[in-house]
Order: sequence, then structure tokens, then C-alpha cells
Amino acid sequence: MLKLTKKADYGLIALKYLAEHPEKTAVSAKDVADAYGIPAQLLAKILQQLTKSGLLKSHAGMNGGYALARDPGKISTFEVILAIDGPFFITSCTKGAKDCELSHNCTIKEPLARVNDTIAGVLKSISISDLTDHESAEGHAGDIAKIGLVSLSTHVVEAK
Amino acid sequence: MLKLTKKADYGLIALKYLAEHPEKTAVSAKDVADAYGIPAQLLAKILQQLTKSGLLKSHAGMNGGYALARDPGKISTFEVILAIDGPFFITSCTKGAKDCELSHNCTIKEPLARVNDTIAGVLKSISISDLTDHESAEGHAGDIAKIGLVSLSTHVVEAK
DNA sequence: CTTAATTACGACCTAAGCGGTCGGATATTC
DNA sequence: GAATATCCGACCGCTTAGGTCGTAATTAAG
Ligand code: FES
Ligand code: FES
Repeated sequence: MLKLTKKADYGLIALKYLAEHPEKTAVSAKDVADAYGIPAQLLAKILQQLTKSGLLKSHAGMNGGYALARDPGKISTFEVILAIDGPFFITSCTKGAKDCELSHNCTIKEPLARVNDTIAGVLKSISISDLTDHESAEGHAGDIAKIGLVSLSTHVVEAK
Repeated sequence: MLKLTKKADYGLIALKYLAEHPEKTAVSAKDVADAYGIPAQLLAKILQQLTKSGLLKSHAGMNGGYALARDPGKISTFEVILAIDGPFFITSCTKGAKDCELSHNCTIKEPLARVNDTIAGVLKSISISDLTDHESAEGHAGDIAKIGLVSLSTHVVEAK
């Protein structure tokens, strides 16, 4: 029901942690897992996925671990979710495939695709550093979200 | 992975169908199901849920069926999804409950809650009649989505 | 060189939720 | 009272999310 997976949640937590500790050259999966009570082996696999996707750099062996591959401001939450959960679509039937046999008469998948793009855009606009900013996030994302909410809320009232 | 359920999909299809056929005073679940190849019994239950939620009016017996309880322009997709899939949160851990024991150290649920609100706002801004509008939907929702995408895309470029 | 830390990878397991079906009860019209 | 319908709960198979286990490969420290 439209919620992102716990894996993605964990991944975002880990990335935020890395962004908040730039002094450490490498952080082990176990460190992060212990810090937040996340199952260590699970988090390890998640970080491996993020490494394969190029969002993290890894270093095996003692004192090894993971580090951000890029500036945290240049890693969007969209990329993270994409790397962990794979391509996501709000429609249960991906229009590109033969997934659903109703697709030819389904009249709502087109407008919903636009909603999908909107959500993707929001996610793309939020970087890891936006998550890191303490207090109410004041990055671009915060502003955009606010704009979106304000301009929407007027219509919401109307719709209510 | 952040997709809405097929039930919600079906529900939206049915509501759109009702909105498109205002001449019919009542449409049976079977009619809609047959029109789109949706399992009839399943759709029936969905429409019943929508009725309980006050989005539809039902009438049993011959020539009975369902009809929109309100103007299609005053029924938001958010309400539909809410009625069918229940309250949705993008965070796997609902902050209101004791759902996740990490909640006290989880540092991302707060910023994600804002994302959640933004998405909810988008959904609230899109009514059934917006879905009905043929061609690229040109309701408030279309504009808003466009605004959101445009203003976001600039930042996306920056993030890329 | 041995040992410990740590990534990397795949098989596997379990519980939950989704999508769907069945059977019956109730209401309404003809 | 027969034909249509909505209503409602139980049930069920399948997929997936969430998590574990075991093991191999890599690296640093002693
Ligand atoms: S495309 Fe399958 S139900 Fe919409
Ligand atoms: S609150 Fe549970 S992981 Fe974020």
C-alpha cells in the first residue's frame, strides 16, 4: 500500500549516517547496524547493493567498510530506492510490459503514470544531505515540498 | 516497492467508469467487471468498501447497483486509496505507533514524513473527474503535477 | 604466517499480505 | 417466488518482504 520497503529505509539510514560522519574514512556495516539496531547481515547486503550501484565505495579487510562514492548532496533518495527496490511504479501494472492483460482497456494507467512521475520527481529532488540537515530540512527539497503542499492544500480544501 | 494495490487500481477504474456514465442511475459490479475483465466478486467487495466509506451509494435488488455519492470532482484519489488500502505511509514504520523499535534512533522518519505528506497532497489534488478528462488531464492536478515536475527537474539536473 | 575483521555472494527460511474464490444471507424488483 | 443484486465472512495459493546461515575472498594487524 504505497510504502517503501524497510530495506530502502535501512539504506537511507546508513547513507545518512555516512554523510554525518565524514571524518571516518570507512564505516563497517556492523557499526551502522549496531548503532541503529538493524540486523547486521541484512544491512550488509543492502550496502553491497548500493556499492554495486555505484553509490558507495567499499573496502574489505580490517578497518575496512563503506564510504560515500559521491558528495551526499549529489545522491538523491530516488537513486537509493531505485538501487535497493528496483524500478518502482505506482501502477501495479507496468505499462511497458505485458504485465496486465487489462492494459488495453485500463483507462487510468495513463493519468497514474503522471502521478508516478511527480512522486519520482519529489524523490529525485531530495538528497542525502537534505536528510542530514537537522531541524526541519531546509534544502531545496524542503522548499519544494512546502510549495507543493501549500499550493495543493488550497485545492484540497476545495475538494473537501 | 511503493506501488498501490490492484484493488485500489480496480476501485479507481470503477469510479472513473461511474463518472463517465452519469446517465445510468445504478451500475452493477458485474457490469463494470465485465467491461474491464476484472474478477467480478473481487470488484464487488471493493465497491462495498467504497460504499461503507461513503464514496458510493448502493442499491440492492434488480436493476440495482452503485452510483457515486458525490460529484466526481469532489472525490479525490486519496480518499479512494485510503478507503481501499487503509491509511498509507511511505515510511514502513508508522511514527504514531510502537510499530518499529528503532523509531527513537531512526533519524529519517521525520524527513520522510514530509515526503509522505507531499505525495498525499498530490493524491488529494487529483479527483475522479481529473482521471476522466480525456487527453492529458487538464485539471488542477495536471497543473500542479507539471509545476512540481518543472521546479523539481532543475534540481534534479543539479543532483545528477 | 596466522588470525581477526570485513566485504561478497548465494541458498534458504518464515510470516504476512495480496489477489482471488466460494458459499451463503439479505434486499429488491418483476 | 424467481431473478438480480448487494452484503459479508471464511478460505486459499502465491508472491514477496524481511531476515538468517554458511562460506569464500580480501585486507590489515600481530
Ligand atoms: S493496466 Fe492493469 S489494471 Fe490498469
Ligand atoms: S522508524 Fe523504524 S526504521 Fe525508521
